Amino acid sequence: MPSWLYDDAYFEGQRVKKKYLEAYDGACLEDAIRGTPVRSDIGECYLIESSTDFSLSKIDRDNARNALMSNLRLLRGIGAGTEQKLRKAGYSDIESLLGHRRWHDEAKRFLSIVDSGDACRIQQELWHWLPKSHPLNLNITAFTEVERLVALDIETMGLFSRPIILFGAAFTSGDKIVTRQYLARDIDEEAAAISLFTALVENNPLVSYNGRAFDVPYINQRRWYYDLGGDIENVHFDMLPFARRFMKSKTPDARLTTIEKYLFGQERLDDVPGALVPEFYEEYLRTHNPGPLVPIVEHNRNDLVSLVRLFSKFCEDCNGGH
DNA sequence: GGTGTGCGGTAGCATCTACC
DNA sequence: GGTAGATGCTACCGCACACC
Repeated sequence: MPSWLYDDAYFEGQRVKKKYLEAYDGACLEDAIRGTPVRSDIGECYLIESSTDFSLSKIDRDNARNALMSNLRLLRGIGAGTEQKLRKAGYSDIESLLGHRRWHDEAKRFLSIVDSGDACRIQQELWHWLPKSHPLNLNITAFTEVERLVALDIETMGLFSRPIILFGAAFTSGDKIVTRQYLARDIDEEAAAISLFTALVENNPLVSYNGRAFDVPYINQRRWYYDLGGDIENVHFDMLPFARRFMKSKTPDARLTTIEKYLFGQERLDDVPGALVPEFYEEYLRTHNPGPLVPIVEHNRNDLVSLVRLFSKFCEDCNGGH
């Protein structure tokens, strides 16, 4: 038993594993998980697709621009005290500072960045002056094509330099969340899965949960391992800092399943604790019983859908002026 | 021009927590 | 279990401004 896992989570995991091993005894993978083999130029893996009804909330671009412009502290040299003085003197937004002797240049520079519409540049600028958890950061989504936004989540054999066994991506299409999961049915299929997954997310804005610190660097590291070329460096909205800030006054526990339960009232049945994913997968490799893969795929799909819903919820709050 | 004050920026540190 | 990043705190530096 892993020492960093609570007893009850471990024993619940064992119960789930046993249940699925029994349920799928003698079954083949195709019976347990509906999907299709897909090929890239370096091999094959298994693709699982599904969809859920959902309508995504978006932030209006004019509203987003106004929200950014109304925060004088986004200019270098303006802190709480200066902001207060400027407001008293009648400077209500950054555009009005174009007429200010001292702040004209900084205001002009900031305006040119926002009006370039380049989400990457705007994000870098905001990260310089605001904590990454600041809700104002979400306004940058208005400068991206929300239809191209991809939520991502991976399942791995450990926390560092171990194979990735499942790559999950979710995007919206009309009034649906579409999930696409690339499963490595064997470690040998990891490279093909990476290649197909990165082709899907390439150049799209990303949404993740702790993905800036975990998923993306991990994928990049595996890409280098297989000599598959450069890093994924897309515009990236990591929901973890926003969730931490949101949950701060309620509980220090900011795991995705906790916030999902809090916001959407959903309790997951037969979920795999993340720390047991490697054990479940090894059980599948050892026995060829696809049962343990079923809750892994389901856990990943739930995470993806939750991520999109969480993103949408926070955008909705932004529109409401929070 | 010299000096003092206030404010903003930054660096360093400890602690915590998410991911599998 | 390793790693990266956020947060909160403190201390210090540098700049702008007001005053003499």
